[in-house]
Amino acid sequence: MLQVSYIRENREQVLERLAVKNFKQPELVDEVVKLDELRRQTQNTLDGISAEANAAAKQIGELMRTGKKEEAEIIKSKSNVWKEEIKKLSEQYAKVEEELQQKIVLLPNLPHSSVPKGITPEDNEIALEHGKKPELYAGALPHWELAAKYNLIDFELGVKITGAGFPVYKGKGAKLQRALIAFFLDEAEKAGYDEMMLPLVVNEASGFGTGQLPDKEGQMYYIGEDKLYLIPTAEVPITNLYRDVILKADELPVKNCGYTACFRREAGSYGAHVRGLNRLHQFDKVEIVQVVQPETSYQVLEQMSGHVQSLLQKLELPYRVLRLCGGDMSFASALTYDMETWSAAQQRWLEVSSVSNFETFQSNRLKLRFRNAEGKTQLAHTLNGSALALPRIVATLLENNQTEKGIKIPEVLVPYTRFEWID
RNA sequence: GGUGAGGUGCCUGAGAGGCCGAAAGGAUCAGUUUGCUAAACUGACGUACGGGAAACUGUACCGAGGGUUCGAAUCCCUCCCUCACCGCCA
Repeated sequence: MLQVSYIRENREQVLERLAVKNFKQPELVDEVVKLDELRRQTQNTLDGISAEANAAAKQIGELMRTGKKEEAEIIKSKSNVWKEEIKKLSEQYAKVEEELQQKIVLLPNLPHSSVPKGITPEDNEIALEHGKKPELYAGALPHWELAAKYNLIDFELGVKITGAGFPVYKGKGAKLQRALIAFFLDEAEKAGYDEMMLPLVVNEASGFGTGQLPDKEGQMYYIGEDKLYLIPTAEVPITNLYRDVILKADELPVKNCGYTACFRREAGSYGAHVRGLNRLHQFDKVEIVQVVQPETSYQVLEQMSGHVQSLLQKLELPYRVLRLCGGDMSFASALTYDMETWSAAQQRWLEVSSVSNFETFQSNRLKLRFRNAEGKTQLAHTLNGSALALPRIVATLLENNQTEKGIKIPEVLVPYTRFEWID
């Protein structure tokens, strides 16, 4: 959520930045400014009248105590006028504020100045490419066929017990999942992230805090009986740990990581390009989150991007880093890097991580502040990234490392899998 | 699921219609003192939104929402949450 005071003082710049994000309702900005103006006016009059009424009430108390009943009655008779006025104005104020709130949550975050203009994924900027795309032997298979051939993943069994998009991992397939999770967590810990194990369901307030609600409820599984949502990412519970919190300056940066299963409804997205592990309703992911001082957030973003890249390098996967264009960025982000690995058998890039700086967009909703050098409260910056999401990593690993005699496990993973080959 | 207790500031906890944005203690920060540490003493110490160049100042907030009243943390209603015990259970 953008800050009203910022919009009010930087109207032109806000409009210009929103255009980069290809935002379709720029008129909302002026509506917000107008509502804010009305809000402040209303508060001004309301406060004034309340002040008078408060003073009068105090005076009545004083008069009653000193036994001057008649004088008290005189003032009392007047206070009915204030009472009605106050009621009317408070209702008006509440209404204006609600309208303002409804409008302002529709405004996406402003993109950073380095965000390329553009609308579709084709407009994303390739920041760098690393590693060599492997040449596969003639009989190479896509991962869903490898998964069946080596009995690693059973999609049909998942359909039977739950539905499409809920795979069952078996044998070495299951162990590979566990190995990757442990590897990712260990690497995050080495990079200074404190590990958390978190609830997989969250309440409405948490959904609002990170921006899934209102509006995107269709993407989350909802447990109506208890009014709880299954998390689409660990970002939600981790970031919400700091909802309504004022941190001390020396507590920053906060660095947390956590493994969770993630649940996404992905309503309406079926087809060839989402075959196998390419898109699931339930998947595993290790997430990294940082809460930092505003001046440092872009430096931290690079550092987080570096961490994700180091994981891909250690896994010996060819990858590229995209700087997302305005149109392809998420609602809440100011700058996002996507990491994609090259899937040799599918001959396409697969998104395996997304690292974003949200600046104050989330913290404003969360009321996540810190006490700055002047002792004043100030909104912190939040960042997060996948480090990493498993399914497409598994897909790429299986496909890229396949040989005639089986699938070779990358060296760094062997201590975790305790096998070198899937054969 | 049943029964009971309770939600007050960073924490513990008092307050039971006006003197309450809220005692006291702890924590924290600043200062004084002692050779260091520790202790003692003194002071500061909620948040948000307005107004103001600033000093400062107005309003709101004691789980949430409504009501009674000139006046509500305090009385009434509704809801939410937490804890304890019982039942069930990994």
